[in-house]
Amino acid sequence: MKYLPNEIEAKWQQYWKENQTFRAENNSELPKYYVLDMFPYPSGAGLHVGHPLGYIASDIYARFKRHQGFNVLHPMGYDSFGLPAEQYAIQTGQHPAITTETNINRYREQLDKIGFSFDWSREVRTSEPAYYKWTQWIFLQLFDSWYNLETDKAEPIKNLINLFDKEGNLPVKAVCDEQIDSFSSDDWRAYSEQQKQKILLKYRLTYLAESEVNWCPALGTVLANDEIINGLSERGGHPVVRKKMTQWSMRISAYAERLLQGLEKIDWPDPLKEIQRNWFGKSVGALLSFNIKSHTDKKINVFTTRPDTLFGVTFMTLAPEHELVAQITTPEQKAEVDMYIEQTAKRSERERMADVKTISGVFSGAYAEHPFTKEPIPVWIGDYVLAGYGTGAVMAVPCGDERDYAFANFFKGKKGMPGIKNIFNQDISEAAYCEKSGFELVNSDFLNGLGYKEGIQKAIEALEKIGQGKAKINYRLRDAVFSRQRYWGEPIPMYYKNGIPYPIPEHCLPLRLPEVEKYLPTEDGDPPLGNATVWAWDTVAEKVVSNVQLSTPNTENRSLSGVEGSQKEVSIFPLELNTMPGWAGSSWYFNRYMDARNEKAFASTEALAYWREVDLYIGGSEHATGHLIYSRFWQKFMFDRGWVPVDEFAKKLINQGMILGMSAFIKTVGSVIEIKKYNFSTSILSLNLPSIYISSGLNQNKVQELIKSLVSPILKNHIDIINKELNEVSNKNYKIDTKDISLMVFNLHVDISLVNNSDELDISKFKEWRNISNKAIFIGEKGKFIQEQSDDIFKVNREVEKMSKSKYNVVNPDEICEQYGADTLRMYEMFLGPLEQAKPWNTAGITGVFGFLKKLWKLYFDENGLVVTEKEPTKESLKTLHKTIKKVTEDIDNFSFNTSVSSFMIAVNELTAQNCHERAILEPLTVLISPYAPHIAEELWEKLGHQGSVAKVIYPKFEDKYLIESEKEYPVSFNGKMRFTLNLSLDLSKEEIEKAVLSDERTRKQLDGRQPKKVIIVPGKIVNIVE
RNA sequence: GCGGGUGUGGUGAAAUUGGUAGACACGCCAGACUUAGGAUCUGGUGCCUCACGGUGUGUAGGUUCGAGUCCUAUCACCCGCACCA
Repeated sequence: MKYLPNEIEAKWQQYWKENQTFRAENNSELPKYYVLDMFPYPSGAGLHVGHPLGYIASDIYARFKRHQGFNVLHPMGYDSFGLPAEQYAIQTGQHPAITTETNINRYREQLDKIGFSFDWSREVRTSEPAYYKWTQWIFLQLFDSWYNLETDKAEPIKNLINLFDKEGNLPVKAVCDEQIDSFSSDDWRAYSEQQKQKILLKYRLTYLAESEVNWCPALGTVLANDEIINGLSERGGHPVVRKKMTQWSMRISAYAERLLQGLEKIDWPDPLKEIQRNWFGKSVGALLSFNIKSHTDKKINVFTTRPDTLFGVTFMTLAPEHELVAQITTPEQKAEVDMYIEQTAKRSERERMADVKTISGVFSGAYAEHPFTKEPIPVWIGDYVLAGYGTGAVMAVPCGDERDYAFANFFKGKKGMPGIKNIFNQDISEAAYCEKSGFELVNSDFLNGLGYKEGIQKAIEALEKIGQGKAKINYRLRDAVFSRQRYWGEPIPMYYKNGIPYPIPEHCLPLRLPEVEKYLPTEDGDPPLGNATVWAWDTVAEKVVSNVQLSTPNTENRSLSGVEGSQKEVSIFPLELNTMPGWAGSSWYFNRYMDARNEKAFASTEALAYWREVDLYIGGSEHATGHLIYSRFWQKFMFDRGWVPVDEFAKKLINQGMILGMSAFIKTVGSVIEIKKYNFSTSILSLNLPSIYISSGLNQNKVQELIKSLVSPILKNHIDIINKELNEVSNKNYKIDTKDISLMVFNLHVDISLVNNSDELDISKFKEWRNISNKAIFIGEKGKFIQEQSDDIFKVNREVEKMSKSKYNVVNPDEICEQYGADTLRMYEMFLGPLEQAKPWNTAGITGVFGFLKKLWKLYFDENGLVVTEKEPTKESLKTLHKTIKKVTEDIDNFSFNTSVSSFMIAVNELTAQNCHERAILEPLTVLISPYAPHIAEELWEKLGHQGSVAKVIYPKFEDKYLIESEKEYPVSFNGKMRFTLNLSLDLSKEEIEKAVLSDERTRKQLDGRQPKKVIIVPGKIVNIVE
């Protein structure tokens, strides 16, 4: 009987489906284990071989845990709101829901083929109303909460209202907006409903506020910090600018310290924790305020980590965006300052980030006053100070800070730039002294003689005494912008009355995404939901109604400065037009899986109490600063409000490495010409040059030479046209000659399916793929033109890149499954290397794994059928089996799946050599391998005469007695170099071993009569003789 | 610049945590067999050397009876953050 993976796999996939083999029970006496994968966004390209890597690892673990008697929750779903489906909708008009559905179906088909043990009865899709109902519900709970610093947790807003009612806001310690006027309980009670709501909004955990946001004009939406990479949007790479907008935000900053502390108790990879710590950016220091001379009512607040350097303050610097800039600039400096502000405003974020070396700034003309010496301190404006960090202002201490030092030296001698004050007993003539130790403070009044630590302490004490400073911890983490100007996302369940947002009642959720005709922003610049005609909230009927029924224009209602009282007896209001960001739905999905079909709650208390948290979470490290922070934030919030039993959602997390693609390139000549003489290049489209493709191995000079010979005649004939075009484009009067022209050679991605294992390109397939005419010229490795017959070959260049459709380097798992079967794919992906490591995909080794499965099969079958015997197994076979049980169990516990595949190979090689066909060995072996290769395991289990699935059969028990050895092949080393081995009984004492070794002929030969200085013996390990 | 990681054959990689470097595979070489297949099986394969032997885990030192593993310095590549006060 032959091993036919396709038949076996289809059969068992069907069986698992029909019997719901992997359905997890919420009511179980068994211990629970929750294994989770990061759910995918179902893109149109389908799965490639990189996607399943983590899924295979988690599936092996989930199956292993089932064999160990755990009730395993191993669910899968889709993060199905998102930009690509919306952009497709904009292009084609097809509703994103349809695109999404189609893509999901394709994903599901591909996933099924790999034989995952997912409990599909718990599938979630974030774009389904039954799911996003609860995303909206969580939003409402955040809206209904504030952060109490006394209790250090989120509390219902009604507690806050009670406090205001009783004592006003003075005793309230909360995380809230910065500028809040204090009020008494009497004030509070006297406020109108609208005033009260405006105040409450400053305390809510999700709030509407005008803030500086990252606006991406090309995408027409705002982006969160983690969605921007090097000043460009993560999706599409478009420029991003700062813009003031009224947006929903999440008060994640309230949780900064707890998010940081929480890292201590979760088993996540250290690099990932480090990235998160970095993102939170905690720094301990002090907040100081400096009075401004001649503006007695104004102060400059600065944050510093070095209050000990207080007497070294030489000047101060404000960010160009700082609000005081306009207020304190002196008339004589105004023109200069205005110019500088205008200049810096023009620079994009990216420019400003790209160039950190250029020093720029301007003197404001104003002076602050030193809190102790009362000396005047000039106030400068410089864009090295960031508006978004700390207070947007710094006290510049050039003697102890590189940037301040550079700034001071750059403007040395200019008006308003005094000489650098040195407060260290160190030389600062060459560079600032940035160390935090090894110095003593001088010229520092009461701080003289102190070091870093004591200096800080004493400085803060003194500042507190005069009320001009206090200790402060600052975080880089900013509140997260939550509004997106998109269609395909969760509607924010809010409506506006007099410019104040009000929540849709909980029992009315979900607030369904309305139908729109166009998915683009409206002509007024409103988000796509502005196109909806039925998008108003009827507070009496409690339902969404047509916009026609609105009595006031939308904008007036939605504006935060809405006119009070303009709404009389109206009961119908405009709904929020923004939708939620991509991370909303993914920030709590792990809890939904616990009770995915519950209609009364996001999950029942019982289900939450049983499953609690994810035990093992596998996914990519690219989510370190996004999903994995937001999820922890929401979980902590839900914990505070008592909805979930734990405040960290995933105990252990593993980052699987990315599988990279092996891109293929060839060289081609574009219609771009370079004119070296004028250092100028342009595209000559009118020439209609022939397509030339060049094999990768050919050297550059040879390439140019060949191209010249091919193209020169054409260029020569058209030199006038070229000159004319050039002069039109450049506005110059060039007179060039063909010899000045060289053609630009480009690297061109080639679909890797057109290339064979020896990197040779299939030219006829390539022509078909690119739709190339027969006139195209192909130049091979040896520089010959490749015609129908040629002794030259055409090779591609290989490069490892991220796997992506646009790079034509995608390998589809379906093809592998078809050719070798899912079990081979699963084992091969694991065999490729350590799970966490990034690695290029290369199918070269896959035959080894396929051969292994065939060999395994042959232990059970020959051409005529089953060959399994009931005989007693040999000692060797038992040893092989138990050695494998031990190794594989250890490997799974360490997530070292690659080495366990090796162990299986060794086991099968040994059993084959032993001619072992004994049931007592093969039956446990079947169970052992079933997490890795579940289909073949099921088939073998059935053929061994068992009814039903092998999935929950208890894992074979390791027994030490089969491994006990009586002898050891001792390596004998001389001066640490192994010379020979010696077989000795393990019962021997050190002395006996030494005697045996020294009396060995080979030892005598090696020593050649010399006496060994020392003999090191580690029983059971080694012998080392020191000469 | 700061933080983290990785460097081992032609290739992917192992190495019980200080004890026989290169397991297991791919590839390559030689051979066997055949109903010629997507085969299968046997042997070999770090490098240098005909061999004896030497040498070898990015580089240079050190600790040790013994170092891929520990320490110091240094180089290369990858990832994250980046004027964070």
